[in-house]
Amino acid sequence: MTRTRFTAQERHGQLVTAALQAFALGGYAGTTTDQVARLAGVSQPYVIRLFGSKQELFLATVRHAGDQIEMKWRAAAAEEPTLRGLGHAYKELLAERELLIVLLHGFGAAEDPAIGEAVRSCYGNLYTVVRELTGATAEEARDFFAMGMLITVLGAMRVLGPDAVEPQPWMADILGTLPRPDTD
Amino acid sequence: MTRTRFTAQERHGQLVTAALQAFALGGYAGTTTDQVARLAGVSQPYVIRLFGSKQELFLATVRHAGDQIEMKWRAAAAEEPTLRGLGHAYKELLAERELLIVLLHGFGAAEDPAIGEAVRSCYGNLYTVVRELTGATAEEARDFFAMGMLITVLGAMRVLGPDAVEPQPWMADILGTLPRPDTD
DNA sequence: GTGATTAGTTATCAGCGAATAACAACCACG
DNA sequence: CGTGGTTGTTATTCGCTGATAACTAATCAC
Repeated sequence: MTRTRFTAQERHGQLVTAALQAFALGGYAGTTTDQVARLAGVSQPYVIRLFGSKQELFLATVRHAGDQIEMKWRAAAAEEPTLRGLGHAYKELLAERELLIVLLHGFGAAEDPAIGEAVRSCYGNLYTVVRELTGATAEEARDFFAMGMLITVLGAMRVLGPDAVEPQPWMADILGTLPRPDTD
Repeated sequence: MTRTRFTAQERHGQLVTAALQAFALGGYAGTTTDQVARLAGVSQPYVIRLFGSKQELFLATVRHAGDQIEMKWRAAAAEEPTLRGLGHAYKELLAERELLIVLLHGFGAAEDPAIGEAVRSCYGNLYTVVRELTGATAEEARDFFAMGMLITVLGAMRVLGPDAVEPQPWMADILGTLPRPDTD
């Protein structure tokens, strides 16, 4: 059985992708490096070898998530450089909830200084990018991010998104007010 | 050395208070029952005895946080039954960040069915209560909670609150738009 | 006071999880 | 072909963590 070998760079990417899935589900402390390893089809010690530590793996994952979101927004702004335009991109982000939820977990783990630093830097960058792309005022940007956080949290709670639970009355109530995610 | 004994009920309360502090810092998976026990000045096995399991302890903590927030809002509404009135109560909630942050951790841990259920029930209750107390429309309530989530997350990130980090330009930018938390 | 109940402890375990060490396969290239 | 660097593995360790068991001590009812 001749194993397919990848370059360290390729594995790095694969592992970050796997880590995104895993950490989005379990959070930083709640996810094991072995889960990530299995998801990527690699042995656990190799994950540690490539990233040095679990924390470094998480940091890489958070940075990756930030970069991905930034990319999506830049792409969206190329078509419609307004908050409304970026809001549409949020649709897709919610469909693959992992990017947003991993950031959410980062916020939760911000007690750890290294993680806190990474997560603030990531969020600050996104804020700056959004304002640059759309020319929004500080108030508008704030509202944009506030709504984004609400949506992210609703997604994490399974009120919103692909694997949402049976909707309760109050959920329908909130969902009804959201910028319709199903129409164009 | 004659130990002071408490009723199980009293210990229960003390432990939930300690758990609130501990879980707010470390999250569900990132906090040990021993940390909670030490914080309450009790042995770790006793915590398990009283609550049955770590998960039950966390659930009790989340429910407690929800109840506390509801109480604060009811008290605030007694003076000014508007969203603005409840917004003022948010000030105090942020000062003792634990209540909000523990809920945030609950959202992150919502993958666990039991925790997800508890956290949705808690959030749904708060939403209903806020609308009842203020007579706000669904849109207004949504905006209120969105802003609340933003503030909570900024608190978790140490952008806002007692132990905030050295402010970066983008932080000052956002903070400047927030309903001034320092004035009346 | 004494027996039963309730509040708490110490001792211990079984399993997990991150990290290390040592080894093995693969590939490039002179 | 063989040698050195790169990609990976398996074996192992050691600290931690939730949970159980068995025991101790304060308090209550009468």
